[in-house]
Amino acid sequence: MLHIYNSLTRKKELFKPIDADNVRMYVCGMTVYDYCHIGHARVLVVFDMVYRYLRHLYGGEHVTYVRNVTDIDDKIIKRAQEKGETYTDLTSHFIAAMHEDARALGVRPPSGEPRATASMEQIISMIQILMEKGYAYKGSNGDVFYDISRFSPYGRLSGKRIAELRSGERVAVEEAKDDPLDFVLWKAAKPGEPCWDSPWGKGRPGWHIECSAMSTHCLGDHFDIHGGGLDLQFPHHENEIAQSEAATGCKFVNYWMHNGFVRVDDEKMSKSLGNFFTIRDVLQQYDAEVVRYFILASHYRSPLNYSDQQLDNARAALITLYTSLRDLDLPVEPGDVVSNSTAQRFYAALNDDFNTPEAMAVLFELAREINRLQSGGQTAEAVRQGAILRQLGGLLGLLQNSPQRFLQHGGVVGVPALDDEQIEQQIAARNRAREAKQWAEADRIRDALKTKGVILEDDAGVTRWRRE
RNA sequence: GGCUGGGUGGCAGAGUGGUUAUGCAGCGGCCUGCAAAGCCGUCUACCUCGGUUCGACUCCGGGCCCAGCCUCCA
Repeated sequence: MLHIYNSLTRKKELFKPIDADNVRMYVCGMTVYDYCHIGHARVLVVFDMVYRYLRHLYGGEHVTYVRNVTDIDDKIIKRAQEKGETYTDLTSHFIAAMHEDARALGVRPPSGEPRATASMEQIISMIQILMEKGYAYKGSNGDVFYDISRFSPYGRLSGKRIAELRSGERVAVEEAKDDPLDFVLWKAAKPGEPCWDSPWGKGRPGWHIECSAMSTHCLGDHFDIHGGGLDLQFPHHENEIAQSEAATGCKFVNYWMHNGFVRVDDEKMSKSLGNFFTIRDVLQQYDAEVVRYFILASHYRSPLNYSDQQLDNARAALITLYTSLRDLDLPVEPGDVVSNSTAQRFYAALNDDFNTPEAMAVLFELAREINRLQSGGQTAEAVRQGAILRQLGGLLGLLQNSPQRFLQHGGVVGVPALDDEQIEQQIAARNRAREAKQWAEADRIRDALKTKGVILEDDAGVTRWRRE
């Protein structure tokens, strides 16, 4: 029984889908004006894990996952101007880069990936409804605003009261608004800016409205899960609720999920602080699976501290898991869903608000069991447990590489000092020395390989190698 | 200032009213020509002060400290 921590109620709640034949989840994706950083990687990987687990629970055909792309906003326009290119050139470049990064991290493509610029009809129509129902007004500057005073539950998601928000006002007040807390639905175009026709003149959508329009258009007025980074809880998601529920007249979302931040030196990683690492930078240094492991090794709502030490630790952990699998002749296809008491504990961990760290602990117990079975000669049982380990790992998007590939190549930066053939030659030379009991020579070769980052393991007449 | 969330062993990171998290690192043993890997064993914990309780790291209250939101941000 899956329980999810619902940001709206601040409690773990039993997950009951509206329609078990079509479980629906929407996640706020990227604004594509730059390369994705590790914070974005966390959203991608965390909700990919959620998506995989929902598919496991309800069946792949019964889960719809929509993750949008914001491809028009102030920052995009500004960046395009700075770079002297059209905003569409800018966004298509970064959308492609985002897809590359996501693929590298083993993130399954979502069922739908709507873009703001391709959703103008739905956006304008929703604003129109809000105007007709009296939730929106046109300000003196030509922008259309949402009137938050008309929506009484405003602030519920973020736990804020309107009076407190007013007293905490830190931004220069926009005079065109009736109330400083009102937010823009449609932004009138300035000369030279990209724009679309609307009943309120040429302009572009405010940021929040696109998610209301796209999510309800793709998933219906009322759907199950809405996710995103913690920083979107307010105002973005608060505003989405206000817009959507005012427009549709029904409840918007049942479960709100927010992932915690990535930090660097105990400070939030963000574009505005400039302390971010892009995914592609990190992938120069670490295997993508290591990055994925690192992300899932912390609970999704906890802060995640980025450091080389953490990544090194993740890599060591994966080496342990892959080592247990390396001599097993596992079926290529996972086959039927297998289960034993260990697997049940893995599922129990994920059922508890996606507790991936605890689920991973179960993977290590499986690995140890496999190693025991192997050394006890119980190969068939070891293979069976190995299949379970890989299958459970797959729910987290891990352990799907060949163990040999990971152990020998997962984590090598750039061109290795020795290629595979050179290593094999050295091993052959060393084994000749070993047969002749020339231990000094054998050890010399092994030490020489070690300085080149190659570790040898003699086992049962076979010498194996891996890169450290 | 208001509102959230958090303070766990050398590091990372879960969890629980009384019994081993887990990974990395350390130590001892087995295995090995020696290693490595693996297995077995093992040392370092639960911010502070009160309260509830037979018993609290776990529940309640005060304090201290940290992070986040209140402004674009995943």
